[in-house]
Parts: sequence; C-alpha cells; structure tokens
Amino acid sequence: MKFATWNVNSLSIRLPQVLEWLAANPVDALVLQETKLTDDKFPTADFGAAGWQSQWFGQKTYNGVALITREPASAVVKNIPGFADEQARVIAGTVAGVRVIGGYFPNGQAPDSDKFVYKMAWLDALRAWLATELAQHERLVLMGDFNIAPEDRDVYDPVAWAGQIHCTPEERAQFQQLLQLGLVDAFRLFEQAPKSWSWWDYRNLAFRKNQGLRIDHILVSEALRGRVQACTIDKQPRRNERPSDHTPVVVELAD
DNA sequence: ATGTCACCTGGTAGGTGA
Repeated sequence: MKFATWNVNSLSIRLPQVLEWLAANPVDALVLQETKLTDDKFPTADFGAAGWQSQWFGQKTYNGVALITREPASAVVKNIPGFADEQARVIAGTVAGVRVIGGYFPNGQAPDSDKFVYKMAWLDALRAWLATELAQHERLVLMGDFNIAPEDRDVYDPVAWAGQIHCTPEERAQFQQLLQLGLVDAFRLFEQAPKSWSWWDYRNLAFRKNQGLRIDHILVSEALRGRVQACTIDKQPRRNERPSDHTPVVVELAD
C-alpha cells in the first residue's frame, strides 16, 4: 500500500504533471495541497478519465486540498470540525482501512505576524481533532505540507534560518506535540541521505544548489509503524519544466 | 541578491502570498 503527498502550487498549471506522476506512481492515495481552485473548477473528470477517484475542497486563489484515490474514499471530512476557518486546508477520508488526512498547514509568514498567530491556533485545533481521529482510527496517516522543518538537519542553512518561519521553536514544539499523540515521522524511520529536502525556493537557483527545506511530511500512527517499508522524497518532478516548488513524498506500507 | 512563480484586480502593470 502506498500513500503520497504533493503541494502542487496550482492544480490548473500542474494537472498534466500530476496525471503523469500518478501513471508512473500508482499510489492508493495522493493528497494535494495548494490546488488554488474553487470547487466548481476541480478537474474531477480528468482524474476520472485516468482511473482516479477524487475528493476536493478549495477556494479562490489560495489554499485548496484534494484526496485522489484508486478506490473511493469513505467518511470524507473537510477542514477541522469545530474550528471555524475560511481557508480550505484539510481533507480526510478512509482508504483501504486507513484514515488518510491531508493538510496544507498555514505558512505563518513571519514569527511576529498575525498569520503566525493563526498558524498556532490552527495547529492547536488540528491536534485536538487528531486526538479524536486517532481514538476512532488506529491506522491513521497524516500527510501534507506542514510548513515546519522539524530539526536543523531539515534545513540547508540552519544558522541563517534559526528562528525564521518554518524553524521557530514554537513551530517545532507543535511538530513534537503531534508526535506525542502517537504519530511517527515515517521519513526518519530510515537512514536517509543528508540534505534531503521536499521544497526549494524558485529563486536563487535554489534547486540547482540544493538549498531547500524538508517541510512536507508523512506521519503514521503507532499501529502502522511496524508496517512502514519505505519513505522517500521523489525529486524527479522538481526537475520538470514549470515545476511546483514542492516535490512528492511517498510512504510504502505492508498490506 | 527583494534573484521566481501564480493569481488577483483592473488594465495594458502592480499587489499579495508563498
């Protein structure tokens, strides 16, 4: 069983690349972030023609998430229940007996900004809801663009980024609190190449210089830990023409 | 290197967000 996450930075622009990637990587579920599409514009017919089911939840210009699956997802939830939010950031569904939650975590902009306050409130609400989801679903995967680099080894220049957005102690503490719910960072279950990133800025030739961050993550519940066979970052789509600035992360679980 | 990309409004560019 395989699950993946990809921030596509506009599904209108990236749809051909997503379909191409799915054809080469037939995962059981793929969660997308930053679709930037209102619900009436979601290309469910294009996914359907390629043999994929889709669930989606979007808005104009910003944010927007989707859950692409081979088999239909059940018990679909959009955004965090009980947390009033105008921004479309969460989609969840049950796939092959696994609760799959896709999230586009707030960016936070800067540690002294209103957007950072929102990011912290959103993370608090996510954690409270996840506790109830974990109580109901022993097998759970939380994946997406977390906009948090959990440790210095997830940052190409940790000195320059110290205290900056994605790297603040507050964000890293939130990440640890997610783990304390009974989740594990699948990528770190394995020995990985140093300087493994999931995002590279479009500017400064960052990809060519491999100056990136690991901010896209797949967390699995303790019940799934023993089933994780691999977790990899697929850099290939970042080499495409007109790439997203993020690249997919994939986890493989034993059936 | 405030160096790119995507999308909006409202227009033949400029602002916002990432």
